[in-house]
This record gives sequence, C-alpha cells and structure tokens, in this order.
Amino acid sequence: MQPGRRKLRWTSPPMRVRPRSRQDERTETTRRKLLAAAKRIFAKDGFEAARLEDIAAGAGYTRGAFYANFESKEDIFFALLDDWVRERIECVKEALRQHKNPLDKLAALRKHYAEIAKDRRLVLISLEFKLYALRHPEAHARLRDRHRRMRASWADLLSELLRALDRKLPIKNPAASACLGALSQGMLLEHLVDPKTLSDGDVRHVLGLFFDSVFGAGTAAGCPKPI
Amino acid sequence: MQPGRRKLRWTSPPMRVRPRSRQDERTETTRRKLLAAAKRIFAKDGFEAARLEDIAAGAGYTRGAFYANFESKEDIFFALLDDWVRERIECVKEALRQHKNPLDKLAALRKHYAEIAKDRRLVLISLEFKLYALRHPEAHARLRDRHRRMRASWADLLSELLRALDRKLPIKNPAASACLGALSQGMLLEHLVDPKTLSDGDVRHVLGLFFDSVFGAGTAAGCPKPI
DNA sequence: CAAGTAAGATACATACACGTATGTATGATG
DNA sequence: CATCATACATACGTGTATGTATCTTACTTG
Repeated sequence: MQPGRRKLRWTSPPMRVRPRSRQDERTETTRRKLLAAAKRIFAKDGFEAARLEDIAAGAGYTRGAFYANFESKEDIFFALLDDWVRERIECVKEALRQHKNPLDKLAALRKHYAEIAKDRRLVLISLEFKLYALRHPEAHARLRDRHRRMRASWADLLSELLRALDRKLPIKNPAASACLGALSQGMLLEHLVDPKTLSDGDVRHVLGLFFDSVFGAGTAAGCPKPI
Repeated sequence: MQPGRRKLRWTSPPMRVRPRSRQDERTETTRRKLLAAAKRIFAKDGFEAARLEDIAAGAGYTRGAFYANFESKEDIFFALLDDWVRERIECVKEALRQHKNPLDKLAALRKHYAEIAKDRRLVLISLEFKLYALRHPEAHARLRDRHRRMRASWADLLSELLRALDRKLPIKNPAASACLGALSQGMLLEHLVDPKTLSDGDVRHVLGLFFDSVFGAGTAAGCPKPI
C-alpha cells in the first residue's frame, strides 16, 4: 500500500548539528518557492485538478524537485493549510489586541468574519478539500485533526471575549464558529454560482445578522430570542 | 472544439410518429437503468471520480450503451438533477397541501428543511458539482439556469405562504432560500468532517433557529430584530 | 583539489479514463 | 423472408498524471 515512505528531510525542523550550510538554505528556498507556487496553482485550478508538474514549474523547477521536498499533493496542501490557519489566527489576535473595549473587540471580530469570504479562492479550496477528504480516510483524519486545533484556537479567543462581555453562546463554542464558517462558505458558493440571485451585499448582510444572532448584537445585549 | 455533436434521440420528448415500437421501450428502460445506476455511482464516488464505465456496468451495460444515450457525464448528471429538483418540489407541495392553516404549513416547511440534510449523498454531490461548475463555464451556465428555475419554484411557494401569514422576509425571496440551503449544506459538510465538533443535533438545532429567524418563529409573529 | 554527498533534471514505465470506430445481434419494414 | 436500422458490445488509440530510477550538476569536506 504505502510506497516505500521515503524519509523526507524536513518532517522535523532541521537539526542544527551543522551550522546551516548553503545547501540547507537552498532547500529552504526551493521549499518556499514550491509552497508559493502551490498556493497559486491550487487557487487557479483547485486541489484535485492541480498538477504537480504545474506546481513545480510555477516555482521554476521540475517534478524531481517536488518529490525531493514533499511526499504528495496532499502533503504540500497540508503544509499550506497550516500556514494559512496560523496566519488567520495571528491576524485576528492582532486585530483584537488593538482594542481595549470588549465591544470594540467584538466589532473587530465581526468585521473580520465579513472579510473572510474575500479570500475566495482559499475558501473554495478548503471546501473542495473537505469533500475530497470525505472520500479519502487518511486525508480525512489529518484534516479533522487540523480542524480541531483550529477550532480550539478560535474557542480560546472567543471564550475570553465572551467572558469580558458577560454573554453566553446559544450553542457550545466550537460548534458556533463552525456554523459561522459553514454559512459563509455556503453563501459564497451560492453567490459564485449565481451572483444575481444572491448578491455580494446579501452575503455580507446575512453574515452580519447571523453573527449578531450568535454573539449578540454589537451594542444591545442581544436579540431576545435569537439564534 | 465540439466533437461532432451527435444528435441524441431523447433531447426532446419522443416524437410519436410511430406508435412507440418495442425498440423505443427498450431504449427507455436502458436509459432509466443508466440513470438509476448513475445516481448510485455518483452517490458512492462523487461526480468527478465516478467513471462512466462503472455507471454503465452498474446498469448492466457497457460504455457503448452509455454513449448511445447520453453525451457525457455532465449530461447524465443534469438529467438526474432535474429529476431530483422536481421530486423535491413536488414533495413539498404535497406536504403543504395537507394542511389548511398557514402556520401548520409553515411548520411542515420547517420540518422539510430539517430533513433535507438527510439526503446527505445528494447534498454532497450538488456541492461538489457547484465547485466543478465554477471551473467549467458551460456546465456553470447550465447549472445557474437550473438554480434559477428551482429558486423561482421555491419563491412561488414561499411568497404565497408568506402572504397568508402576512409576513415579510428580511431579505428578498430567492436569496433567502439560497441562504438556508447554504447554511444546511455548509453545516452538513462540517458535521461530516468532524461529527464530534458539530453534532447532528447541533445542525438541526441551528437550522431550525435560522429558519425561524428568516420566516418568523412558528407561533409568535417573529423575532423583533431577527435575521 | 579530489572524492563523496545531496539537489534537482530527465527519462521511463505505469495506469487509467476517455472517446471513437467498428462489429454484431435484435427488432423493424417492404 | 430479405433488407435495413437501431441498440449495444468490443477493441483500440489517445491523452495525461503519476511515481520511480537514473543521471548530472552543485556543494561539502578531508
């Protein structure tokens, strides 16, 4: 089943036994270039349709370089996913740090949510990959793992914020953020399939309302019998 | 570009010039069998991964039979989609007919929405196909067309019901049902990726609340500042 | 600077699904 | 009954992505 499972050089951080040779730098830059190219190609063609050759070529190499640095398409995808999630969390943390008042923090979070869907390509790919994972057990397990970690990070952020606001979520924490994500992903898709039926404005509008229903409106203590 | 565009016998209903020969019956049954098999295979493997050969084999034929009856995988998919949409609309109409009181009708509709996600396979495939369509302009156009027709049918149903209840939707009609669909699809996906984080119950719960926010709660005149 | 190691290129063997072209029964028609 | 058309099967050619094995070039080290 498993074809040999070659050991890759970077599954764990580079052991600094040797003080970082020129070769090490070289591999790191190619790895970075490959990741950047993969991001572009995945965005353009989607996960399944993306060809390893295009990714390698996009980074200025051939498939040989790819296989020297990654095991498979899934492999490089997860590497990208990790980066992406990390960036998003950092970005939100940073945004929240810039406010003192909890209500302002909430507003910042709301704004962030409204802007997620701007990263359309990434949202679509993550959607596609979820479907892919449902048919590929190994990928599914890895993805679920990532998801849990991500939700946990969000949950930490949120519970702190909610404590400061003295509010409670209508459903338990990680599920709530999953629902918000689900709605935003789903609406983005519907919007892209037929922008006339569900406009960009509609999407933002409904997303905002849903957000308020979940976290309580921005200023009032929340809708009396909200979602 | 277009490889010959063979004329297929069933793009329009059979001309009854001849009074329905035994051959006609034959083709109709094979067509039906192929459609049934396609439904199974699509459900099992997804749209893109499904092989024409499996579909044909599943119906007890070979690829020859397939190409004699359909143009392509997309083609048979749209045929299935049409059936599915028709069935769903009929099913809801029937359910609504069984009640006199508009509030009961609304409750029936609510129940129906909660049960859509039960048809998991179909929801997933329709999701997958939307993504597929976004990368295949011809399929996209066809799909958008279907979507509009479907939304229009829903809109008719709903506006009648809403008039009877003397309520207004918080966003214009077809968009509202698109949002409901989006939420249900998105949550189903999240649920399947990680059932522990977003349970089946959570999904139904949130879907119900969202429904109430959109249409007004089942009994009260609706949430004062709802979605 | 020579010998060894690692990065990456090239070439190949494989696999798989597709669409088509041709063959063969079975049903229709004069 | 003979001939023609239709439904479907079989076989083939093609395109295309994949993974690996081998070769070349760049770097490292004694």
